[in-house]
Amino acid sequence: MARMGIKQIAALAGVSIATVSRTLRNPEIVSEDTRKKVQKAIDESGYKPNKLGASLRTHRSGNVVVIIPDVTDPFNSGIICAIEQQAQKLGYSVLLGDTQNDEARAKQYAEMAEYGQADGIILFSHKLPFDLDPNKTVLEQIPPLVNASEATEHDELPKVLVDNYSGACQATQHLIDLGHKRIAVITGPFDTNSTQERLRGYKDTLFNAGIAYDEQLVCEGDYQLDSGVNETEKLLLLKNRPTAIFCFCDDMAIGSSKVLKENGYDIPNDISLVGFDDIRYASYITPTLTTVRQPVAELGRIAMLQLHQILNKSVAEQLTVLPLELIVRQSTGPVKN
Amino acid sequence: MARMGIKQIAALAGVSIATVSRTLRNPEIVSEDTRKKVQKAIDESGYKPNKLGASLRTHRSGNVVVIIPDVTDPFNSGIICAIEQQAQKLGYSVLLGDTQNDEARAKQYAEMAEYGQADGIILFSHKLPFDLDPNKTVLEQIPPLVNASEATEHDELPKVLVDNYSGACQATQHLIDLGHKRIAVITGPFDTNSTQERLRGYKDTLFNAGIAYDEQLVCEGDYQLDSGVNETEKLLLLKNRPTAIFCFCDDMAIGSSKVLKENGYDIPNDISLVGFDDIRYASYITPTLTTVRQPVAELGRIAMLQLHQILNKSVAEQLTVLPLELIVRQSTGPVKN
DNA sequence: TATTTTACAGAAAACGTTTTCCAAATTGAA
DNA sequence: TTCAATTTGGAAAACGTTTTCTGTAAAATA
Repeated sequence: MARMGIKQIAALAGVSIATVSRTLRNPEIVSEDTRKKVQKAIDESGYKPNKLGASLRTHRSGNVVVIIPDVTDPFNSGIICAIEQQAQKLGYSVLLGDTQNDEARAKQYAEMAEYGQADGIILFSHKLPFDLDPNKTVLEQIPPLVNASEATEHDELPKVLVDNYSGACQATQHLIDLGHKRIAVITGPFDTNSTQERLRGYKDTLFNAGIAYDEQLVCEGDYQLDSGVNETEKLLLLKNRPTAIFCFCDDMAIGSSKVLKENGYDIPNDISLVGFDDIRYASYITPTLTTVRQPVAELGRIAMLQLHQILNKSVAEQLTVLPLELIVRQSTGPVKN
Repeated sequence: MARMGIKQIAALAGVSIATVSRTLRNPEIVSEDTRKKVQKAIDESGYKPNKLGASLRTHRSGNVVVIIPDVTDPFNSGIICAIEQQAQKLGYSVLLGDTQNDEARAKQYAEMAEYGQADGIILFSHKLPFDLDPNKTVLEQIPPLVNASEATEHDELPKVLVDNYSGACQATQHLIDLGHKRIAVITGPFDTNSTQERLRGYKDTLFNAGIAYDEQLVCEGDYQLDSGVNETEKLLLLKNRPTAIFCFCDDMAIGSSKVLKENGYDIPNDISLVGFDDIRYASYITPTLTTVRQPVAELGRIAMLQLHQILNKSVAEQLTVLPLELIVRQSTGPVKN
């Protein structure tokens, strides 16, 4: 098909290019007669207006880049999916920025906004992918950005988060209620806000129940399957073993459960197990996994909405914190004496 | 930061805009002296060339849109991840087109290529998201496109596929070798090429082993978790139950295993279970899942590479078929008499 | 009928690049 | 020193839109 431009359509319809553009964007301001003429020309030629031309002129690409550590993680892919749904509703397209946990790549993707390829960024990371000049404010140095799920240290950035503290409290309290006193945790990286908050919830809840905090029971994972395996192996070596393990994500819990089962432990009779996220498989593994459900769809939806508001200069919530809910399933049970 | 254009840089460096552009794209054709001048201006101003302007001029957006049914599916997200890796290497960005199995959305995403937002398409679907004029050839009506994983009926389109037939043969033969005679399958949608090929492999293998084909044992699923649940429940109602179930994806196998366990069946002692895909969880569920491994990384990589070649008019493989490998784990065992 | 208002549509500039063409300056050979 | 050959860099067009500004014709008012 011969590449048609607005010029050709104008010629075909016998009007100016301005009129063609108006027919497309503001049909109401062009008279019905000419509108029809133009529409006919468009239909007959199969004209598709070039978005690049428009974007260049309007300074709006209509794209947002989502910077996320790993699409392969079901928690992340769930969010991406939600963002995309909402993006489509609002007329945006999603540029996928899977960083593979690599800072350099995150920077590359962040630059897309500076190069005009994207209008804004949704960032899932505790680290801002920009080289900042400490003499200037953060906001004046970066493109429109919403910080989601994992918080950076910059309070001036709009954020959509989840109540990690409360989530961890609920999970820990649930275990305490079942009589557990030696509750281990397999965390995410210590330098992430999510892990810090969850850890705080864990500690506070233990403290309130009068249970001494034991550093041996705190293992640093990295939110990936294998670290669930590795850290659980370490825990089982302890002379005084935990009676429950609280993993800061479901993937690690799945890794943990594998090790436990392989070594002959029964879940939950020998050891209780709690996850975090409630990925789709949490209710399909054996035993089904008690976990803290994250409102993935809501998180993605709101993040995109917020970015949209920022891009339109309409006031946006500066900070949204979504509640978390403990889903009790079969992997937790009363402690055995 | 004040938005800088090439014009401002040119002024700053005391050269023409052409020279700035040349310094950026073809440094070798500009003398070292001027190159330095320009580079200095660029560095000092933090100039970021606007990609839209360039794209408009060169008719290359540098984007590819990946049209895929559901990012949330781990098989899909694995491929997306692989595509993205390769895209980055080749200098492309990935526009995510999650269709949610909705044809209308697929069309919308496909149009992005026609609107100049993307240079080409990687399509994971058995249906071409275009309204075709039967009088013209397919190729002249659509943008550059690579058909991946799930084949459309259009032979003239470049494809990157997987040897579904052989995969199904291997899985079926494995069960037969274990003594199974009543082998059920839970397929994908019958109108997909992947399901047809796998079904063909299943039937042929049965036939070669002299086992009669029983239509009752063939259930149509939709490649989603729940259909694994539903179809398995139907199978268990049969008077003459299967001794093995071969699911055409791991998610359905996981659904199936849940139903089996819930109803007191031991896997593999009562019923053997085979999946397809080898998603990350296949080796973490209990019992670990025997499955047909798909070369996800390779599939994505080659698809992107092929699209790149098409975009550069260099000759590209028209059809690539990747081999499949059966991974035997604990979910399959000898038939009990 | 004369005058003001309104509705509509065209001309042209602008967005930020790349690239073609051409002129000037430099180099090298004679 | 002169002339051709070669570098080098500038002017300007082009990519495909949107939008401002302006002019004209029709409608409304007097």
